[in-house]
Amino acid sequence: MDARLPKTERLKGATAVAALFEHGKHTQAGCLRCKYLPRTEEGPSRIVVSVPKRSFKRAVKRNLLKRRIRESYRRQKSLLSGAWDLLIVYTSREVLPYETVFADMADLLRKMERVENKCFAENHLGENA
RNA sequence: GCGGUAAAGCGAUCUGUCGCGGGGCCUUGUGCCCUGAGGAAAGUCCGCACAGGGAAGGGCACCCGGCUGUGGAAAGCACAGUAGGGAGUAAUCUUUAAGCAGCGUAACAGAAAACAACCGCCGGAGUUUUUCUUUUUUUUCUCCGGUAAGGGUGAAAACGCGGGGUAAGAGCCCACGACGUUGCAAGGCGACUUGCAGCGGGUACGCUGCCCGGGCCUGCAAGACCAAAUAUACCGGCAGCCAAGGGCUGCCCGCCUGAUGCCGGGGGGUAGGUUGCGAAGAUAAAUGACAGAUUCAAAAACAGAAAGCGGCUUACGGCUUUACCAUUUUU
RNA sequence: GGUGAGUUGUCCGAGUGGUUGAAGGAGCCUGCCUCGAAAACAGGUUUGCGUGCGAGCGCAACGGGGGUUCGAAUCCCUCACUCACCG
Repeated sequence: MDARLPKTERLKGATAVAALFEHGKHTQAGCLRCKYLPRTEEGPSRIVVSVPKRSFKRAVKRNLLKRRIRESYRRQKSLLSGAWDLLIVYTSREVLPYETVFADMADLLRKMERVENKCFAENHLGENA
């Protein structure tokens, strides 16, 4: 199992992030909210993590939560098939422990995988008919 | 033993598995090695260096600081000291600060707030009253003069207290004491302190000028370099050469220019990138997750580098060491 | 990251050392007018704590905390929050 998260799997650039905000589909699980788009070029899935300054004034808390989100994504990204651009936003106002974030990430990825497989199947049905 | 004051310091360490930023190595493996947050990285309150602007250097204006010495590139900086005020039983902490000249303010209250006579006190002149009359004394009022001892105020009332003195009074005189200032002597680099002698007598705050020291303005989103796409100043070539308009010229001819399209060159410059940038050094931004051990137990407090450095201020759990103060008990 | 400005009653806001707890406007309440209402006109209106049967009286508060001063919304220091600008 590949559980690494090198720099090539981070989404960068203001234009790319703006496009994700503009056109991305939306889903949610627990304390996490996600916007995603299928990746256009070749390559692995890419991720952006965001913790709002509105919720946490101190940079230490924001960094801690971003690390926890990245870690739980790194450990579970194999749940997701295909190549996507992901924007994950932390919505809770409290600093939740790692186990909670890990569980919510699992829910999020499974939910997303389920919805997208369904869409894929429907598209195929339409083509056949 | 308990409580306090000050100074200095720590801000976990180690092992295993997975993983992240930077650098190096070559056998280019998804490898190996090295390295990777703070005492405040914070607030941005001061200062510097560096960079740009001005052709550049200086002066004035303007701004900031103002007890003394030392350190320092400088600082609303540090250390050590001087003199007042405040807190504390004390150790100790905290706060303020130069000189000269001129000017202004002191609300309300109060007679008066800065060359102080409203009341009062005292003297003189007049008037009036008491008395049979005159003089003296006393009483009332007016005028002139003296006087800062007393007067509900107020933050502040013109050195304090005692004696002498006087018509009444007053540093007017004297003793003691406090304050300012000048000279001399002693101590100290100095601010200043102590002693002796002389002189002086209205407080607080502010503004202006003079004196000494510092300061151009803007800031790493400063600034330097490279540079797509699109539009395009300008230049060249080709096509177009029907022709509007313009110029030589008042008119005609003639000549020059010229709408537009294509190709090439080309400068500034946007996205973006490189640099500025470091023995941490990124560019949506790196230190984490899990398990275990250690100090009685709990790894907990405040908190995350975005250009660098010297300070200040603010936040902070748990401690360690040293010095000192107060108190209690025992010897 | 850097630079600058601000915070006063329910709201907008004036006030730059002294009868200011605070001008003015909006809002709200009462009266007048009307069959009823609006507009106009007149008057009132900060909050909290303490005390009093009550009218009232006392104290505190100009974002929080210190300092200077006889006296601070105003001057100085510090902390918090809000807004704007710089590619």
